[in-house]
Amino acid sequence: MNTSLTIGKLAQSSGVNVETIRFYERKGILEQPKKNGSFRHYPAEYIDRIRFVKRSQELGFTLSEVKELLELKIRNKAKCGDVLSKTEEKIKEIDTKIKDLKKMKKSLEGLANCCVDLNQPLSDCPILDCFIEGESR
Amino acid sequence: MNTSLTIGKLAQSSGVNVETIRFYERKGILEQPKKNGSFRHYPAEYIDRIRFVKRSQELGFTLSEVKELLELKIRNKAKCGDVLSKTEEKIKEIDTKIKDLKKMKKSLEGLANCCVDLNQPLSDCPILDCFIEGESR
DNA sequence: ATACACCCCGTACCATAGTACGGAGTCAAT
DNA sequence: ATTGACTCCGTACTATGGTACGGGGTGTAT
Repeated sequence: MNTSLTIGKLAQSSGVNVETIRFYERKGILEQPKKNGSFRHYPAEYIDRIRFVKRSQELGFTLSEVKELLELKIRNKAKCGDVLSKTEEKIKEIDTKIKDLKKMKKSLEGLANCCVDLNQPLSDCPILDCFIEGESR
Repeated sequence: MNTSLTIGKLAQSSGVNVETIRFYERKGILEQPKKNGSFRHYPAEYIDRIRFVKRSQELGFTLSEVKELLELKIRNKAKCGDVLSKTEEKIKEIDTKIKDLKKMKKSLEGLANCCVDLNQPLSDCPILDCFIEGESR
């Protein structure tokens, strides 16, 4: 008897919900496995596939991007460089996000520095003036 | 006749869809303006408000966070210090986001560095191996 | 006064990423 | 042979952030 997992065991082993696995199957992210009668039976490598999905998500890939990566991985038609360029694309996106957040942080810090008197009523709050100036840039 | 905008003009001026403005109103992100009969009439400063929303979103703030920020700005019941602490809270959140993104970036760069030969067939692609190593952490 | 553009509202729909539910079928042990 | 746990499936629901639609009202210009 070769090791194969029911959906429940697979879910448990890979740390996701049963429904999530069915969801991934519907989305084409996991291909449907052989069935014994009406029950799905997964080879053990599906555990790594699901972890791959989760890990990729942690790295900022969307499910459809993960799907692409898995397709590259499973179907052997792509070159390594294809994976690399996808990865570099993501790095660029992250850089942009970091840059934007730093800009926002600076704005907010500028705002915070406007404050000279904590107990000032808000109607006289200089922070708000800074905010409005910041807006119409 | 004071300058006031219909929803269509406001949408056009601020670069969003009319439906988006109505959506923001439903969500409490924009307060409903005075109506002339049954038509909304917006003072010009709503243009800046919407731009503020859009800018904040670009920087990774959710709409409910944006709502908080706008509430600081618009509602006059808080003290200046309250505004300051909200602002500092946001700065901390931004720092966390930046930290997480940097972590993500590092992982991806580690991944990218696995690649030694762009034309390697994918069966030998070390990036994907790195993915999998990352998985079983 | 009639056309045409714009506005009203509620509701439905889109994508993303799942989670929950309910009725039916199945499997394994007692 | 019956219970209990597990699985099946489709569908509905969550949250986020909108977009689209349709039937009706309004406002202005000719």
